[in-house]
Amino acid sequence: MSDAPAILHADLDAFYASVEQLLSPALRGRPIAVGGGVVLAASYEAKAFGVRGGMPGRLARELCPQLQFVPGHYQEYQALGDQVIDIVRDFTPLIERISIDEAFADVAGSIHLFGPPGEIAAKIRSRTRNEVGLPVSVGVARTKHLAKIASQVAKPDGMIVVDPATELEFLHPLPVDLIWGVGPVTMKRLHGMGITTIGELAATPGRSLEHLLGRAIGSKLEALAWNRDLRAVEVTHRAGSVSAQSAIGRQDATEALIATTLRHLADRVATRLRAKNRAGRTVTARVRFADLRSVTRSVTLPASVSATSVLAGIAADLVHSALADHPSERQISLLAIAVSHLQDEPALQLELPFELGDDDRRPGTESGAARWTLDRSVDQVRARFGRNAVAYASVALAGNPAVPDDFRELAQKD
DNA sequence: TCTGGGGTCCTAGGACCC
DNA sequence: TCTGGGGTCCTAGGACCC
Repeated sequence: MSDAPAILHADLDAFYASVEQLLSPALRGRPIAVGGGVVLAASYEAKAFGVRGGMPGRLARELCPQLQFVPGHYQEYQALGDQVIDIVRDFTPLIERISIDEAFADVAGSIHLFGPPGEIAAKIRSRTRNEVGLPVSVGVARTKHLAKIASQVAKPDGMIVVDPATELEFLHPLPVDLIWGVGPVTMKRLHGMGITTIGELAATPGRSLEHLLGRAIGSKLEALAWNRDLRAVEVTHRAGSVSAQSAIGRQDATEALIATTLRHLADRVATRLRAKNRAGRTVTARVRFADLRSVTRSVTLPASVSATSVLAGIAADLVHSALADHPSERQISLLAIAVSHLQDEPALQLELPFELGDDDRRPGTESGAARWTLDRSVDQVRARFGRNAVAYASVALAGNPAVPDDFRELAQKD
């Protein structure tokens, strides 16, 4: 037997802020923001004043003088997000987690056990409210894209089930920027063509969309506007790249600043690669100048890298190359390192962390294998005693980053 | 609104090969 | 010496997502 397609999209409302209000009843019903220098998340009460995630704290305070900033409880976010996913998992194993607070679930095969999709969605919502204490919005539809749009329309704390017989009646009156993949630039272009609703988008010939927006985006938007995108829920997902970046205000591009920052970034990226038993062949460095324009330089190597010092050295070469191409830029505001073209790299030497190779004892030489082994031993010490148990000397002195490391961890997609 | 951090996908030109 | 066409990889930039 084959059940009719039924995709569910669950999306926790103002997630970080809702967790803070859950943990501290005094914050409930009040405009709050997680973060300080920058707003990481805003409660609905704060959003009513125009406060948004990513907004500078100073601006948020201007918009909402009574806004209360709270420090984040990052471990709680991860644990509570996982709890909600586990509730969804009670209804189906076919789950695609998009981020810490959002997931698709294919519930077509669950209907004979748990009832129609609308009932499943209602149960997920009530259990999340009762067992976890958080509001979650849910959309249900025949396709992923429509389910996601439905959950956005249902927010806050609501649910929408889109009947397959009337899905275009639901979809077409909605604004185009609700479509996944339509951001500020594309929306402006569409508005320039007189297209403001998804229905108007659907009525536009695919040829003209492809002409204006490019082949891929044009044909994708046409498919989405007619709800013809039938991609399945993808349960397993492997990252294609690992990256880290650091905004540093506006500073002179000194050798010391570059070396220290890249060391820190390479340490973050390489540690995560090794933790996944992965390594990558392509290294990309990004430099953002004082005026926020940025350039990238990349190199694809014959062999993959996951050793911290090797990565830091390659990134330094790339950054210097980028700076050499822009000699008039004296100041930089951000550095980033990314590693892509990832391959599996089994941790063969994991059990022998302190048996460094002979070449390590010879003065002046440090082989890639020896560096890798050294990195692995640092990883192990950190696993037992915490991240800060081992730090590179120059990095340890670098001072407090604008964004807590715990928050960075959450931004990763694993 | 002058802007944090980790990702994905697409485009376009050039090098190189058959 | 001049020339067609297709495929793949690499690099740089940009839009977008959470």
